[in-house]
Amino acid sequence: MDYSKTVNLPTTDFPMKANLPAREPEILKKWMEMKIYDRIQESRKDAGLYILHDGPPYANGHIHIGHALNKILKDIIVKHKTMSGFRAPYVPGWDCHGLPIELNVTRELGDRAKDMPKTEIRKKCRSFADKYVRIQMDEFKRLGVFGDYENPYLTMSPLYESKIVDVFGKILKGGYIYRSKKPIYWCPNCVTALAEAEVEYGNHTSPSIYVKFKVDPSTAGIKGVDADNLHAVIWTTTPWTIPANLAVCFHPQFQYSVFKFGKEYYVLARGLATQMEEVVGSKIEGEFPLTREQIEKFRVYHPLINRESRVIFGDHVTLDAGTGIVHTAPGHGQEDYVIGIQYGLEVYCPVDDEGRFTDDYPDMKGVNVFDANDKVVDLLRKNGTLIQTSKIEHSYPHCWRCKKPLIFRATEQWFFKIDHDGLRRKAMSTVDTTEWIPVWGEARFRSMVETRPDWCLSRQRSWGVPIPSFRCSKCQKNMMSAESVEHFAGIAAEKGIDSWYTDDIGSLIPSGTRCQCGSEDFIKEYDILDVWFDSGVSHFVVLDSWKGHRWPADMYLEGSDQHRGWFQSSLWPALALRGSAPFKTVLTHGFVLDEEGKAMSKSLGNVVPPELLIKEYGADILRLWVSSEDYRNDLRIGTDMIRQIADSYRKIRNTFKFIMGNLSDFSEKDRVPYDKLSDLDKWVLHKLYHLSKKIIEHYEKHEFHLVYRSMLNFCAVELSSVYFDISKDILYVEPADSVKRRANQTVLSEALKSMVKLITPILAFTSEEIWQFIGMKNSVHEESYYRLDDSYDNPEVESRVEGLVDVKKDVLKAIEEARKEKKIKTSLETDVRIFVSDQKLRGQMMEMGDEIKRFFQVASVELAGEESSGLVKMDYSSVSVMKTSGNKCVRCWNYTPDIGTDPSHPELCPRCTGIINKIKA
RNA sequence: GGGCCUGUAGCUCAGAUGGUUAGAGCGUACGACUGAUAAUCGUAAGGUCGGUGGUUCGAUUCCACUCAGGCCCA
Repeated sequence: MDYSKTVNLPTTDFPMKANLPAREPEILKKWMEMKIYDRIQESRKDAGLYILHDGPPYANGHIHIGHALNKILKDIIVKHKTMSGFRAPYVPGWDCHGLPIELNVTRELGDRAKDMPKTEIRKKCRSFADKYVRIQMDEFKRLGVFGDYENPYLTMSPLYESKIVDVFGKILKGGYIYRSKKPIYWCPNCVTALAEAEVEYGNHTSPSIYVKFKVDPSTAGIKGVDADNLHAVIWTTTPWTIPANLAVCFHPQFQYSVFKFGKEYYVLARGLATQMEEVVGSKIEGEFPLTREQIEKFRVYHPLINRESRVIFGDHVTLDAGTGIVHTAPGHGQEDYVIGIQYGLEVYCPVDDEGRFTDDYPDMKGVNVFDANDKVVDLLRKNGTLIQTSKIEHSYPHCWRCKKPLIFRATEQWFFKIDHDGLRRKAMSTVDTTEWIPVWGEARFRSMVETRPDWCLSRQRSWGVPIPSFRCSKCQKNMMSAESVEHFAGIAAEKGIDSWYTDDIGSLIPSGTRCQCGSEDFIKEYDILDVWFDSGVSHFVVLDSWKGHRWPADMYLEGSDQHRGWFQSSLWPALALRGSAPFKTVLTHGFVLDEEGKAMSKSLGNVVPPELLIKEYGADILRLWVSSEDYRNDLRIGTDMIRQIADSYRKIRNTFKFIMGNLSDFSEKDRVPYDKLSDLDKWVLHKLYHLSKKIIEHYEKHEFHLVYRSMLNFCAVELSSVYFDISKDILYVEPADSVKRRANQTVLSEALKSMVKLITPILAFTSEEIWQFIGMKNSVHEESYYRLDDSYDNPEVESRVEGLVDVKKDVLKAIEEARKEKKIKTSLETDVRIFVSDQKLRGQMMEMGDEIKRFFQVASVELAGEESSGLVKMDYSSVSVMKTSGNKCVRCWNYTPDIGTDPSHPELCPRCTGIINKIKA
């Protein structure tokens, strides 16, 4: 007789092979048809609100793995909050304006771009951005990320654009906006400003000159030094910036001395003095160390122009080259500018748009700066302030378009004043009231806020939101008022932002506007706003105007680069207009690196595109990978790791499959009450109860890698290795409707119901697949976490069972020894003798009777009364094993000495004989 | 060059107010099973806790420096 037909083997069509790349799109389709996002929102319309406000990715190009990480993390939080009973809307956004898109478009257009009107270029930029918004949207959906894709926020939408102008106007009204000079890259040939991204570095030969700045003899006063011949010495490779020199900069910590060269006395950093011997062409004849106080007292004179050059101190001074004293022209260098601002120096720039000297430097008025190099050197030589000149070849910025060398030149820009009205102080205090994850984000953000300079808001570009300012055509003064901006915001809201370019100035400027000089004749200016301002006002736009939202958001979640980026660009406008931060919690994640921990780059060829992983493994594998790593640090990804994640996925999937297979004949009416369960059953429920609690806590603390870990361990150890392995002897062998088996199934059913929901925020697709498979009509994402009964918490059972588990480890080790010696093959054919010294445990084992055989999965267990010979001392007990003399029952596969006692079933053990007879009857 | 962060078995992660043999899962090897089967079960091997120096009776844990890597600035 084939007894395998009498055994309750698991039956399920739930496929072992997930085939996620094919299955996930089907699930997506179903979600789309049922409008899953809307359904969830609708079903929770009265629930507590939790808002994760999306930071907008930039709409050029396909998503990369970092986007996937960011969106999946957000989605896990949103799904967790949803499962916890909250209404957690999620409005995805896109950053649409800005240089990268404009560059893409103008590069595509080539030379045609030059003659094209701004409105045409803007149109092309708009459709470029639009294309990638669509692409990225599909890619995010494919990841299983839920959101209001019908109503995303786009920084280029008419509503959003007019909101930007509106917010800008209010900030202007608050007195935060001012106009000032700032040095930027400038191409004198193209007569245009350039952004860092447009700069190409290439070799260039420049003059290298050492110049003396005379120290006022009355401020010298150093014993042994001829006060009339004392000079501070600087080195530069841009002689043409000497006319714009306003200061000489020392390092606050370096040691400076006066060095005697013949009749001359030079102030130099000590570390560079010997190099100067070669430059000067003679030996140092004496050194006179200087204190900082002495240096501070010096008055130093400009070598060409009759004015003082201020003595200042800055950390940017280095000993790499030169003299340790830096020629400082705030209008022509980034560092010079920054230190100049600190010392209140003018951002002085005597150079015009074409790169020629202006009236400010009459000696060379109209001379191109590159031609001026030689002339400046001549002048210095003539007046005796030049020490040495030579040529140097070095890397120098060039224009990407015309390939000519660039200059750094101060131009008029619009700024956001960070220190107006105590704003920086307010920012510092919001840092305290915001929750930072990880905690060090607070210190990082604080130090950035503490030191950040004013925010330069203007860009000389086409693709963005125009700064609606005017210039008086008579006196050239700027005109922009809260009223004039408000006026334009109204027009923008009604007709779109492009009116700035298309409409006549008469309609754009409020009637009766008059310049201080009395003129009413204005012209439009065409600067646009920094795109960071666009995304920085997203909280005003979305949280104020989207249905069912509120200001501020509960959470901002981005990469740690946004401490300087979006978190700040969002904070400053919020503080200026509302006095508090737009976020309660700021969570940052690290960056995705390759398997060696190196940053991904095209040149290294180590980029892992998400679509490749999705195509090969599926989005759930990607989601599981995200959950498996501690995102607070940088994350790594590579083929080996993904393979490992796929293995873990299979373990989890198979666990579900096993449970479902064994529940095929179980329904709620078959449930067995808790007090009828075995210790082992209760132990699993106890473990499950705590797993559930722990996992929800991990989600709450945003520690998803611990969710992953707990879940995987539970599947592998508590369930697969311990519970399933032991209980197969009941599930398969006992009569289908026996209490023991139903008890087992009751536990499995509880496990299934709770676990599928616990993993839903992470395995968005697979949990849905399981949910549908067990016959549910709705989506698992509309559900809440399953609440396990508090009575499952049973520490007493836990300690009882775990005492046995420990002893079982000993038994398994002993069996393994015997197996190696080829004495036995399987644990089931083993007779075991055990001695445990713990009285309680021994009593417990005795009470178990035959159950203990099942627990240890052996043929027989004999409890020794004392530590006797033949027993081997192990970790928790003393054990001896030997091959049983019994035979194998063909039905239950257990070994017993009494096979075939019933002649009608010669191959069965008494237990199975009884069961067979019962089934037949 | 500066600020911040990271560095524990092949991989992903735990861990300890400094104190006996530093843990888990996965992977690997070997074995078992063939009634979770492109599954399942068992056992084992694997780490001078990035390196050096210091504080200490004692440091992987504290301090300094250093190396490798990351983000942001310059």
